[in-house]
Amino acid sequence: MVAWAASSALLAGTRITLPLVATLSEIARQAGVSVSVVSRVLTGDPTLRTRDETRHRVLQVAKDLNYTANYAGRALRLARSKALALITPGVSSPLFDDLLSGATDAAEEEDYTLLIGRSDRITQGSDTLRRLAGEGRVDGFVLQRSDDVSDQALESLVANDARFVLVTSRTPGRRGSVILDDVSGAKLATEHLIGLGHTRIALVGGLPSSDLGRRREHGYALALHEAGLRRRENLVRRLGYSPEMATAAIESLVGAVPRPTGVVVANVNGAIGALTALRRLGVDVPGDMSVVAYHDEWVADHTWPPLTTVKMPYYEVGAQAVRSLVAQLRGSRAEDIVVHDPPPKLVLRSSTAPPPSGQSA
Amino acid sequence: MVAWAASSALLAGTRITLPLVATLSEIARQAGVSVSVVSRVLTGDPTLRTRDETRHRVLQVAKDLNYTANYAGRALRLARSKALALITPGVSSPLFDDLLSGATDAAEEEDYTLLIGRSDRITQGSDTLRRLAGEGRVDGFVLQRSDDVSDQALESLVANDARFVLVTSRTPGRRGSVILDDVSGAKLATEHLIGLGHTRIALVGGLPSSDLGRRREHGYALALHEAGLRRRENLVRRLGYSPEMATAAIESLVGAVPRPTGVVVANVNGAIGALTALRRLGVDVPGDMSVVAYHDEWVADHTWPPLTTVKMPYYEVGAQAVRSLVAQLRGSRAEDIVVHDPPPKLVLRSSTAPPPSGQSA
DNA sequence: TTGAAAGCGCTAACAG
DNA sequence: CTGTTAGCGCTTTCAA
Repeated sequence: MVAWAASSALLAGTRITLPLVATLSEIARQAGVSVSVVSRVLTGDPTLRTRDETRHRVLQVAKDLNYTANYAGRALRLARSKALALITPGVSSPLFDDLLSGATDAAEEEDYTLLIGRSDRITQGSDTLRRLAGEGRVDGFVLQRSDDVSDQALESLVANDARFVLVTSRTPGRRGSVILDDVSGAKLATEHLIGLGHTRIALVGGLPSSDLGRRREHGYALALHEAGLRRRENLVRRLGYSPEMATAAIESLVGAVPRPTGVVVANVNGAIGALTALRRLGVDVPGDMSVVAYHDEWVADHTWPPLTTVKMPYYEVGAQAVRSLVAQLRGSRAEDIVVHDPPPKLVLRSSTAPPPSGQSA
Repeated sequence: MVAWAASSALLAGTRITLPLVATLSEIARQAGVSVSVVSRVLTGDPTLRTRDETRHRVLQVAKDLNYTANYAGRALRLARSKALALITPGVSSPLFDDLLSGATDAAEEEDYTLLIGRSDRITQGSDTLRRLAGEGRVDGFVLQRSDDVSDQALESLVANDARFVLVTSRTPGRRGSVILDDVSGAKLATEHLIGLGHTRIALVGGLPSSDLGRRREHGYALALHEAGLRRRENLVRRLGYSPEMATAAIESLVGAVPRPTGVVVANVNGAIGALTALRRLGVDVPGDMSVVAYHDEWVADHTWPPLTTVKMPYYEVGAQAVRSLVAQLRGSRAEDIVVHDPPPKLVLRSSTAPPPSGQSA
């Protein structure tokens, strides 16, 4: 508080003032010691042998002046910023909120500052990433690719650069990622429908170019296989995760013969679009068709009908990602991590039910 | 690309490599000039008189080495980071997405880097803001208060500190804010219902402690007044903006006698909760009751029925806020700005209709 | 147990 | 037209 009081006289005409900041040398002066002692006391240098008396004096003065280390000075000296950036295609999803919380908490533990950037700005505006890093503003990146960037594009960006950890998606040629257990999650969603007696189960999936979409599709196929059900290619759509894409997928799916009685949508937002499309087409949910979504978020409680979902551990993905990144920056070998804990969890609401009578296997 | 090639030999055992960065003096060496010339060429110093030939040589070398200025050095020298932080209660809303886009674009224009922070982390975790600024990581803040922090708490945090601009909300004792034209927006929403013939119109508002809630309520009252309609206190609820609060508000509103035929909800998320509550109570929307929401977002297309909303210029608020902040940092007097352009816009969907027959005025 | 000093990369005042 | 130099705040080696 004290250090933030200000010299408002300098800014006549403005009631608004600017802050004062304490420096090491100011502390040194007031404590009657040298800057190097102050530095070592404040950074807790274990090799420092000092009288308790001086140590306390330094700490006291620092506290009185409300000292915070200037990061430009420190970063310049140490050649690292102690900041990380989380780059994401879209910030505006509750899913991202979880990821962000995990990343923020882990960053705090590791004593890093976390910035957030958006990948739409980044792939467009050429080299924002390189600028951020080149400027030394951040030491590394947690990168959530958007679904429409190709593996090649991603790899050329990320290369074999230790400062990147990929999140939710990975790319064949490169280590350093943390992802969800997509196959278990999608399998759980599919098994839920199977358990209700459905046999003709459709999949509204992501783009086939994405590893993430492929894993979810694999979970779906696995569940069908283990239940001894036939996987029909004409019940699978791979258009992407947006509500609009799901709408299109549903429209074509409703015309399939025989019509599916249940559909797993590989993303909540898509499922919301699916619900809208089905309502418009006069298909009752869950009477005529059951819908289960991969991912959970609060709107699922407010759709009509409320959406049954599979909740995935996004928080942990965020946390693991920054821990993994920090480890990489320290020189550890890059890892590819799948988050299994907590496991996918079915959140039962009202969009799923047994198939219409006479339609079960 | 070249400068990012790396000395992978240093990291035996790891395929992943670290980058190399060019410095001014390296450029100077290769171009055969002094660092100061390089610096002045690259920063575009207008007072610099130099031969075109040397200028081009410098630029060429800089390009070859893929030079980006190290911000630690620059920040240390200039005593400012050229970074701004946008602090928000919740990142996971499409509304915030717009605000963020505006802020990002404006920051880019002003040549600032924009960080995002979350205010829940901040009010809890004591002095994250002060740390960010004290460390010199950012020069200023765009601060979106959460609805539950009091004016006093806010003022004590922000004091008369030129490095803050408040956004969407303001506080009596302090200049430096940019807000929406809440009264026009809420008025427009209310007028829409009036135009349809409604006379008993309820308001599901925000907390009465917030200036923002009061402005929206004022717009509502104004519309009623201008239409010569009585404003009934028993049709106003002030619980907050979450779906849960709106649900509670709706439940008590449905019991009011005479029951309102229309309701304006001062926030989309609340309106989504309201729709759910009305459905559960067996009140048909819009047959028995019309619902119009303040703010627009994509889910409004996917609720049942699709939600009529008033779209507000959030992008511009974000953009104005950073421009205003940058001006303040340059020493301009703090301003209080209301964004009038573009004006609030009614987005007609299906949650509003004339009141049930015989219920009109 | 403490201090002096160098240097991280940059800008800007001043000197040639 | 271009170079020299000081110094921003910090950490760290070396010397005392």
